[in-house]
Amino acid sequence: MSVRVRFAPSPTGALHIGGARTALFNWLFARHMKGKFILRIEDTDRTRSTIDAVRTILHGMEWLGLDWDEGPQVDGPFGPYFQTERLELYRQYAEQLTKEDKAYYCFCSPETLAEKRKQAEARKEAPRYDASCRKLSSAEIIRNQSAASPMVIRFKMPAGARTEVADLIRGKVEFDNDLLDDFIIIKSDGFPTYNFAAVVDDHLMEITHVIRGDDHLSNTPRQIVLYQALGWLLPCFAHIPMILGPDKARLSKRHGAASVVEYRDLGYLPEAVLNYIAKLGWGHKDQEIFSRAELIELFRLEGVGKTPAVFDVEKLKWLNGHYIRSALPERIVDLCEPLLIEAYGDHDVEHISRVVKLFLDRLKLIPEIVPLTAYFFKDDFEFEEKAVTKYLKAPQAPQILSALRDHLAKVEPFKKEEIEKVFKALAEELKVKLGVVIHPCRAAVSGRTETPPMYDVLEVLGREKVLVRLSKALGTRPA
RNA sequence: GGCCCCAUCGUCUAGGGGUUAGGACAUCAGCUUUUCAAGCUGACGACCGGGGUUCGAAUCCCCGUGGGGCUACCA
Repeated sequence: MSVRVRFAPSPTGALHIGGARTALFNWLFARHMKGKFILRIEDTDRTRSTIDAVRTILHGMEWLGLDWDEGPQVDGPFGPYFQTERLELYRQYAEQLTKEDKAYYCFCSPETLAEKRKQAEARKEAPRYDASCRKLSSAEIIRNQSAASPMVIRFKMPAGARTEVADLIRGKVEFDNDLLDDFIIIKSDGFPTYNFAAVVDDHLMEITHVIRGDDHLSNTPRQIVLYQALGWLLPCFAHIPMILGPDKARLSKRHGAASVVEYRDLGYLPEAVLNYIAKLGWGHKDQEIFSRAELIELFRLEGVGKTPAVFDVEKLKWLNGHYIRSALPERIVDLCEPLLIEAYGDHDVEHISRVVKLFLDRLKLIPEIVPLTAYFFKDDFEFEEKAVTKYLKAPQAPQILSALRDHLAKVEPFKKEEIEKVFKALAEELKVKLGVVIHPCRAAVSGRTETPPMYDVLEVLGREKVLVRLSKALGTRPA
């Protein structure tokens, strides 16, 4: 039997890092096993679900390249893939359970429930539903129903038994049913609750492996008793560890970027994010860098750890730098171009391309290109304090700058190889180290103490700008 | 409160009875050089605590402690 897994987000917000990682593990498992990856939207919370959130989740998946075989925009034989379009199914199975006396109507108001819960807590008891509606006679039920009292359907938790979860990552985990109460399966608005809808859909969609966050482990016994009550076979369960913020609390918006797509805007490459989140809780030997194909080939559930992982932006940045360096330069140019145009106005694309390529080695994040390159795009760039005091005001600076200006005015062609000869000849003539002639030049043309290699910078800047800047540093007009 | 999960450098992790406890990010230093990066080399740096089991525990068991989750008409 072929593997079928699903990612089932609830559209109450964007696709965040934790969700993306769950989606990725499911996707990798499906691709590795040559099975199917299903995307199902769990939108049964009518007050919090939005179609906007559905859109951003889909965008996040697409940006990471996690394609689904069945789901929104794709469809498939087990649809629909939005839970709100499957209401009839849930209603039908809830009714079956009611008829078989495995579930019952409950008319307790939320207020009564809240009150009882409060009292239980005051008595330091577990705040469980007291099952008072379990004993309602059919006459009472009919009376309540015709009185149109709000009602829910609760599952009759089988007492006196233990439920065992055979988890692929954690092994056997046991729960005592008596500690679980008669939870609601159909809400008063007619919508199913998570535990019920997930079970019905996972069964109907023939899901073989449920790979999801650790936060669902405690929900699993509730789902298992539901499978048993409905007479269905269990899927395999695999609960993956959570992702934490630096304070060890569950990762959330207050730890920074909430949405995966925000990382794109911050200047991350999707392959860097993918590689990073894959390594959060999973690994293969000492390997750090994984291509998409390697991930698919090497991923297996046995490689997933049990320990929650703290999200480390520094390591993500390092990976991003790595992927920027190994990407096709033109691709990085394309990513930088709009930012540079926004900051410095229109410029020749060829010029932009040459500039960006000088900085490939020192970029960790795409937007860093902007502050790094001001002197290539405008003439009124800032001068660093140190560039002025240490290099431009050095005693021998005027002599060096003016000699450079004279030679660079004549050098032909104005290419780095020829420019290099000028510098070397001058250093030799003055009997000084190369750096002594380069430093003041760097300060004069860029206002900085650090730039890409000098000859490249000069070539890209062009003779005209270079001569003007050298003259300006000398306090004179171009010769 | 009850139940459940988890516990190796600051962070991600390898290691599942005998290891100099390995790798990566970060940090620091050196090399290279024309500055900054990149790259290379090196340094620093960890088995949560206590009891067992054992000739021998990071590793197995128990108890603490700490963190996280569930306990909703949220998923």
